[in-house]
Amino acid sequence: MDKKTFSELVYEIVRMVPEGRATSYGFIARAIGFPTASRRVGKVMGECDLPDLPAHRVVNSQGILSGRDSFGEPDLMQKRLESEGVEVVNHRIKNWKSICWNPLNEI
DNA sequence: CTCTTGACGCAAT
DNA sequence: CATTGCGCCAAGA
Repeated sequence: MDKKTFSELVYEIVRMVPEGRATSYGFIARAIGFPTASRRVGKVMGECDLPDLPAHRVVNSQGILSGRDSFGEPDLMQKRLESEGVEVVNHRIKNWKSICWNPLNEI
């Protein structure tokens, strides 16, 4: 009965990301028990339409806004991040090393 | 079944 | 940081 779909597990982690922070597909994949499924995470995000899902806090391992193109508006993702206090330059999070949030460290 | 593609990751250069 | 090559897994043609 506790059979959650891959997508649900992904959403669960994404919703845990605090403001002013961001996490990567790889971190999420490991957090839900699929250490090598980073690619699937990305595919799920591309399909997600949930308005309450802070997808803008999900980037790749380098802190690059790889999904900015799927937000409908070109720089909506960057706008949202900057709105939370995250500095973004050229589709990349500045100081990513300090901004990245590791769910495995919090759970 | 094979081939391609995808909001990816990582090591080497 | 940019590029290249390889790995990984699922869905569609």
